[in-house]
Amino acid sequence: MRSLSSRGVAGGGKGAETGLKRGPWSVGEDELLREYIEREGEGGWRTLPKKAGLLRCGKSCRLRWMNYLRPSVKRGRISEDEEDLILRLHRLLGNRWSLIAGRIPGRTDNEIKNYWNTHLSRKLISQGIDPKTHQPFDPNPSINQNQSLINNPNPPIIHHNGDEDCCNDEESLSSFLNSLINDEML
DNA sequence: AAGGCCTACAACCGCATCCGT
DNA sequence: GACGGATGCGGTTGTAGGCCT
Repeated sequence: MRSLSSRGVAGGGKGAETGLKRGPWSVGEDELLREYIEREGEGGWRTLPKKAGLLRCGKSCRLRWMNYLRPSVKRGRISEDEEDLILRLHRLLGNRWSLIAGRIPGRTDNEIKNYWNTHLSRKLISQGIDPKTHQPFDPNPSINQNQSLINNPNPPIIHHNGDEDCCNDEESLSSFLNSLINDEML
């Protein structure tokens, strides 16, 4: 974002109906949230705003912390290495942004999702590659679909909570993804 | 210089999933 | 097992600022 407060929609929608503030966060709100979490720790998002003295919903507080205020969040441009990693992980995992983010230190799911939508998907399209399948565009969609299956006949199915058919525990999934990162799968 | 268009990204929303009772 | 609240995820929106004509 060009500035910290680009989304000038404060006041509208459900937030206004419930007396909660919406839209961009002020410096003061950031400080309140940061101080509270440093003191009390993460979690309890539902009750956090009230305890911290914020007129925000818990979801909004969590998002702000996760994507912006957390000390581990890396700011700045995504490097070529990171971009390459995102491409490889996306080819395998699809739009599992949180899983992809989990393999890229300092980057958030929201950041990666945004980067994908604004940079990488367009880049792939310009190269004649379908960003959904990572296969070259084909005038005949059914053939394209089949080709996708031929290239990866048994794609890992990862459920919402991160479980996977071929990796039924967290450790297996982790080593699986590590092998991907290390190019062993490709 | 002005106005329209485009890009980037923070933030919101709805739904899925988790977890305690 | 059913239920309800809390949390997490992914899709989408809205706007500031840059670019183009």
